[in-house]
Amino acid sequence: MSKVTAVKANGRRAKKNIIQVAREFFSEYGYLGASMSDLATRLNMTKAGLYYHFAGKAEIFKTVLDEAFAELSQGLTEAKNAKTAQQKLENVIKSYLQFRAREKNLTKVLVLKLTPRDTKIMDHIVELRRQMLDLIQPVIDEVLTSKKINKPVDSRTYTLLLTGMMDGLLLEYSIFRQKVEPDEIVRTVMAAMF
Amino acid sequence: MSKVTAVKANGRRAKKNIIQVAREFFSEYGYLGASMSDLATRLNMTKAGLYYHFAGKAEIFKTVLDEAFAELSQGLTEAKNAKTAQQKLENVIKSYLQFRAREKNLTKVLVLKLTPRDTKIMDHIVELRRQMLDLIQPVIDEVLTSKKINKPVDSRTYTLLLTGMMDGLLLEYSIFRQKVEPDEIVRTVMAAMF
DNA sequence: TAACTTACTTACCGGTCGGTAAGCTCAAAT
DNA sequence: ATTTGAGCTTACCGACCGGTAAGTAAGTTA
Repeated sequence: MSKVTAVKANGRRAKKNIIQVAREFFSEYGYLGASMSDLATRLNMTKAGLYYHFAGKAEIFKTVLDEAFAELSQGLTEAKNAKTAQQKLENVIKSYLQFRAREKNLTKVLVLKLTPRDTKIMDHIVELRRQMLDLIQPVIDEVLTSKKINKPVDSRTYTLLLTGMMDGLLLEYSIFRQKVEPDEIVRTVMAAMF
Repeated sequence: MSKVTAVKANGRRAKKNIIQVAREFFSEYGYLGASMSDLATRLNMTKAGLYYHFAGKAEIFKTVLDEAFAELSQGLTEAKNAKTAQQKLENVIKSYLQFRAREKNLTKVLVLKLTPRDTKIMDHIVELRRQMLDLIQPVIDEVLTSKKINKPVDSRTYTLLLTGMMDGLLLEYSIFRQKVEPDEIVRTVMAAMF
């Protein structure tokens, strides 16, 4: 019987490849929904092979998470290069929406019961989320002062409202299987909130 | 060895009790996060005992879901008894917030990979959610026309924005472990959106 | 008192999970 | 030509999942 001899990958490439596929997989199914054996199958290897490259599921997930959030941070930072405050905000919203639409279920671990070991992951997500809000808030601030909008809501809460709104909207879209069009949502959100 | 002889419960009472405890349990951990044996333990009985009263996990969950949504519907309908359009909306928002704050993870099945059998549950949740939106939308409509707000956003989208905003806000609150105060959130949301 | 029903418990099933130990293969270094 | 070690695979482990068959104790009826 002929054996299927998989092409042996270079170490770094293999790791990179695992992270790339894992990212799509976790984004689609969430942390608990994505199993190690399914991930291995997607990579045309066995589960044990994954454990050669990574210490465990949590490590793979953390790597994916850090990579994804680094990209989001970069996107948000670049968005701030626009001229007007309003333009900055629109770019920020668009950047955030694109990120969330792509990495749908990456941070949805929070919803679930976790084993004590996995609560570390939750803490990590909370921290990343906090950093993200810190990046967005100044832009909100700038728009509110430049537009002289005087609402009885502080800018941190306003940031929470904005991100919450976008997350909620994306959830609704995914529930009702509607296609997400960032440009349209940006207009909608801006019209409703500013 | 002395055996612990549990007090035998009356049939209807037992069922009611199961649903009540299951509701808290599912709300806390979500559908997949709440296991049958854990539920049984909470009820001081064994897993098999549950299967005497219900055909399976999905049936218990569906019963819980229908009961919870029936209460929400009633709350939303009662909210519409207020005099002004604005008052109606505030009541609707408050009613929705209280429901979501209490039944945190009841509808969070959506996020997860489900076995083909369990997709029925998802469809059921989607349908209940649609009904809920249908209850809220007319109130939004009334406020928008009464306040003569002319935003380039149709009222269905506006409803999605509102519920999304509230869901997102509640998520943020739960992440950062802040206490939810409906009255305050109502003011915040109204100020931001209307 | 005997027969029957209700409301369970005990003990198991097959399946999936994350994780691991030990062995195999093949390319590069010696 | 031989050795070495990176990069896997095979075969397993214990824990937990939803679900079930069979037995049993207590209450109800005849």
